[in-house]
Amino acid sequence: MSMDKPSNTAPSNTADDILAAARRFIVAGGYNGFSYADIAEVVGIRKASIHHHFPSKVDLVQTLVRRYLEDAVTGMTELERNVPGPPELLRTYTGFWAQCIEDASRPICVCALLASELPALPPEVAVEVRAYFQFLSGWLTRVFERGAAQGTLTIAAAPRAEAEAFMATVHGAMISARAYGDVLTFGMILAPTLQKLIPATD
Amino acid sequence: MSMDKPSNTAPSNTADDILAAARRFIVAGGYNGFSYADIAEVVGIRKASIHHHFPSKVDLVQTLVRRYLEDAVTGMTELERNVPGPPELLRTYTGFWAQCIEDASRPICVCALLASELPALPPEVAVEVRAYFQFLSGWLTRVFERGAAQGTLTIAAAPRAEAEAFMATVHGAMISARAYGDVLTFGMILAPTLQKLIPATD
DNA sequence: GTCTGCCTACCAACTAGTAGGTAGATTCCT
DNA sequence: AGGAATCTACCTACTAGTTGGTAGGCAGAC
Repeated sequence: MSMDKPSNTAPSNTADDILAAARRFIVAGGYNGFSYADIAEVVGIRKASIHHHFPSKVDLVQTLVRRYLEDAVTGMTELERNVPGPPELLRTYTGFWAQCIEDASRPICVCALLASELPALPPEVAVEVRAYFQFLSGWLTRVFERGAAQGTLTIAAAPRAEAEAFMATVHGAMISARAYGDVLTFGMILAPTLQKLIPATD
Repeated sequence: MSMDKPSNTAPSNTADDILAAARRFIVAGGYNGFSYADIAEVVGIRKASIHHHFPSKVDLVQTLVRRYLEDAVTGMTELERNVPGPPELLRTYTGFWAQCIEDASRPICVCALLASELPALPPEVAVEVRAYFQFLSGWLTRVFERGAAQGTLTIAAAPRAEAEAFMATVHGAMISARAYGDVLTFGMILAPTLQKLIPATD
């Protein structure tokens, strides 16, 4: 098989393979839940070679979270271009995670997990996690502001508070789905939450 | 100062000291975020002596979570005896956690944190975490059922779904408070959530 | 000919856990 | 009551394996 061009979805770049493996491990057990040896084994490389790409574990996780945020920024921007209505934005966002949880590809948000063990994280990683929360909260706040102004979302409190509550529910639902080991729990939790926010249209 | 009798709140029992230290460490960084050496240092005991009380780390965390659940069961039972109204029960429950987060004594629920890293936990611990979620979800479901029947809680979906959503919001709010490093975030999130559930009385 | 990407071979520190001993309190037997 | 056996709670000293990280070499590409 030719290697002329790498697949446009799964990169054959080793650094990206390391990042992908690290993400899977972090999603499973957090910052202290994996080692360079674990990554080396799944990537098919020697432990020392990881240090060539990421000098330290802090470097690795820092760039991982930074890229995670970048992907979220571009993803949300693109989402807003394709799906402009606030109710549809919220539905698409939660639907994305429902899908991730159901097919077990990304059963929880990397930053939600890292935030839960934030005091034990290296400060360089902690600051990136905080940046993710600030971005997501800001994005959701703008969605709620727009929805409230248009009357397409029914909110009782300030957009900022509603956005924070919504984000908290999504993150908590990921944890509950994990605790119960039931992929449908996430959808069960988000359904009434969305229903309260979106005025009846049927 | 006399040491004639130990304080009736803080037991001088070594096993309990170990459990208390372990809880603080787990709350900070999860199951893999601490070692026997860490506990030994803060308890003022040698590392090997911990094995006398808890043969393995699994034993330690297992009894820790089991006792955590027991305390929750008795706490909720007592709460229901003193505070019978569903709205007040929810307010007291969230108020308890708001207090814990503000005084930094228990900045997050042990089981919410452990659930987030559930796939990496020893199965003996995972089963205890699941039991906690099942109890809390069951208790909240009964509160919502009663509130709906009395008309003291305004719920749109099934009591079970509302209870799960409420629990998820509480757990997510703990994580957000941690991410922002702001103790008031928890209260900001729970205020609109409670407001939607509790009919206006003013 | 130097740069990239990977290797082998290390290292010191740390991990949970074990072996075996000791001082003091408790219990059991006569 | 007094001695023996046992139990509790801790200790020192150790183990095998793992942790993140380093030093230095080597093959191939630009």
